[in-house]
Amino acid sequence: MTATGRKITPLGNRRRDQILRAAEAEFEKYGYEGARIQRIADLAEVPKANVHYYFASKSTLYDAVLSNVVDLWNAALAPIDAEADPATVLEDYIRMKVELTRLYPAATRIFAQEMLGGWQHLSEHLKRETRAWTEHLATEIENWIRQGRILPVDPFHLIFVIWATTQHYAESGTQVKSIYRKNSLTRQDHDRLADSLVTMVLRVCGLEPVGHDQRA
Amino acid sequence: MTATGRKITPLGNRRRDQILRAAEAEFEKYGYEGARIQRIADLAEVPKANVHYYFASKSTLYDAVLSNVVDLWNAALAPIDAEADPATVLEDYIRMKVELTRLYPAATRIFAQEMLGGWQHLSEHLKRETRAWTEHLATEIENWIRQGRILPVDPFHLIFVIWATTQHYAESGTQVKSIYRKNSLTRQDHDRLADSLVTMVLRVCGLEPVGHDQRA
DNA sequence: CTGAGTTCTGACTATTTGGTCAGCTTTTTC
DNA sequence: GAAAAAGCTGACCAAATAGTCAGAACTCAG
Repeated sequence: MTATGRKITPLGNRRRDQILRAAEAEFEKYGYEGARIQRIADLAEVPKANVHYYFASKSTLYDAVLSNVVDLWNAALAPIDAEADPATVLEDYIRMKVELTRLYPAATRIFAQEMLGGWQHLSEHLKRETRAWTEHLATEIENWIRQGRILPVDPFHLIFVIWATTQHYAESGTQVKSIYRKNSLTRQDHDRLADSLVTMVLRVCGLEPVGHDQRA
Repeated sequence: MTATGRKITPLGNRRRDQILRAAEAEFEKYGYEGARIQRIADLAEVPKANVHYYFASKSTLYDAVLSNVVDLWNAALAPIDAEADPATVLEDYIRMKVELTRLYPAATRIFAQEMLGGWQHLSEHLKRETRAWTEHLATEIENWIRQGRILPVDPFHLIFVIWATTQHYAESGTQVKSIYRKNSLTRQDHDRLADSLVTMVLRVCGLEPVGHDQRA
């Protein structure tokens, strides 16, 4: 163990971020077990010992990266208005998630890996936070069903469909690009993909898109 | 390197399978990088050197495990009848995949991990095979759309929805069980879950279930 | 300028891990 | 039943890796 119990200076903070960004890229590419401190150091262009100066251990570093990710998620996706139209809520939700995915593809991918791995490396605290947020949305969906505002669906299945479709769009960047025969996706491409996802999810609920054309 | 270039006896084959099964469990739980030959040996109740007697290296062993998985998939999901009703094809497809997931949860999970990891450890041969099979189904879906037999959907998105929903049902066994408040799922529970998935996918295509009740 | 605090790092260690191998035992074959 | 082949394994080894640490180098308030 090193680190902690020291004063933080602007310089120190900058280095910390620099290492954190490199770690994010490394963990994205190789997962927790596959990640190598040495590679993180190389990517951040610092000696390996410097990584350990800021982060006591590999797991501390991973924790820091995952915290960032979960914070992003929670901040952007938290509020659900109980009175609002289901179609609008779902559409906003999906578009926000697609936007996050576009902005933070690495973070998104780490999250997905962690989810598939059964949250093996996520701290209890963050695990609880994530679960609470899922159950809140599930309750909301159940209310909609009870009120006959959407067709009956298993709420957890629906949430997973939403999550999976947006996720897929992040994961298979290569595949998606090859379909559209492009090397990078424009803002317009992203919108078109989001349209497709929204349409699919709404159809599952027996809803029509609100005020947009329903390309799929 | 060891192994290869030796005659296979029934005893040898049994031991091989025994190790392969242990490896499957280990790779499921820890992923490729996290898996430990020693733990595989312990689980199979053989000395570590015995593992290397049958499989030259860790990657050889992983290849063997993944081969099994992909073979299962391809064998069960291969044939698509071009003339058949889309709803029937999709429903059969989903139910078969759910059944495979029920029978081989570990295999399924490894496959998912590998997919999310970008097929980093899959041999070129298996990668090609998987891709070919996906594109075949996509072409079929595109034909249905052109003929107006289903609503327009991005074929790859639809395939991923199918894959994701069935997958989710495999992944989150614990969560699903907690919803239904049971410790193990009966055959009937599985059928009900399959019903839910079929209904969701068919709704995406603007189809109704054929000859079943459409619970969701 | 100075000195106290912070940042940095080369060189090191302890441990883990995949893999090897010589020689033993068991099974098969003729 | 004996020679050949296959199966088996304890004891190794080389490489890789996370983590340590003593002390040099830098920063900046006073």
